[in-house]
Amino acid sequence: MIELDDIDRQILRSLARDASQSAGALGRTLGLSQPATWRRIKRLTEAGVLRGRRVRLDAARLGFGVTVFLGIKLARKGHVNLEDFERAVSAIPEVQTVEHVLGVYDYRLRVVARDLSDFERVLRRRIMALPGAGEVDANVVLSEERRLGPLG
Amino acid sequence: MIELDDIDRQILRSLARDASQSAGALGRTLGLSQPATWRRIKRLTEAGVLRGRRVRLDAARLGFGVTVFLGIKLARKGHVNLEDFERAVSAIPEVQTVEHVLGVYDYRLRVVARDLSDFERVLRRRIMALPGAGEVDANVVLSEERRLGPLG
DNA sequence: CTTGAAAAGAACTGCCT
DNA sequence: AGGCAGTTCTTTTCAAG
Repeated sequence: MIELDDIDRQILRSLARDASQSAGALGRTLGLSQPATWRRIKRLTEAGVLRGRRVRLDAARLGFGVTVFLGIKLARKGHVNLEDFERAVSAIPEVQTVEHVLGVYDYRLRVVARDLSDFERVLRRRIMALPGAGEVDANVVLSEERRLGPLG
Repeated sequence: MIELDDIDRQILRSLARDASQSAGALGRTLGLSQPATWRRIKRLTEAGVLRGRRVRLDAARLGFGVTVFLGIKLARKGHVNLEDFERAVSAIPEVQTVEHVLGVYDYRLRVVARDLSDFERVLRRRIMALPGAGEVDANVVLSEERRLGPLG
């Protein structure tokens, strides 16, 4: 783990909100010069704390109006190959995230679909057909608020 | 909704993977010139499909080794003010996402903590103290794979 | 759509406190 | 560590085909 001071934390916070700002502009808000800010960002990147920049896509504007959280219990526990299951899940294009979890369910999936009938197709023909899939629980997302976590 | 052609989709896919690449470099991989690529990115941004750039932070390297998914049922449904609940949830720094969902649970939270005993503190003193919080279900994340969704 | 070019700005480097 | 000055590269905006 890397040692972070207060300024590093402010940089991470700010970049988590908006990574399109320049090192110079960011530094100005912190009372730091452009090279000093840039060197800190480079150090945080090399330490692995900053892991790449990504654009956020608006799923709704792309025609994917439905987001669903699925909890999946594996059937015949102990006889199911987790790698097989994960490989099969990853091959479903509508799946955005796959999380192996501990608790009532074994996996949590975030799935997007164009609408509810499209989701039904994904659920019946893709999810239920997964090797080892047992009980499935679904939560349709009504609204979502993304925060930044303990650093935000 | 905006009309997207194949090249637009490739641009979105590529930027969702890595937003740090320049318009020129991206265009080269697609057989497009720098200005053409840049105009498409601008158009996608103005259409609201591209919603800002963000850095990904490595929670583990920042000292947050535990990620937990919570499902929360509201007690005394109908008597609970959703806005009050959401405001209180958003004030908990360890909460990364708040999703209002339809299904067995009313809300799904993604929570990070330094370790399990830190998570217990958050659960007991923060989550259980939420106004209207009833039954709580927890899934500790073992491993996570983020995909890009139907466009990736 | 393309190429070419120009101006502005951001990224990066080396040196100095 | 930080700042300053300079170089290189990208971004952004043209004009013209």
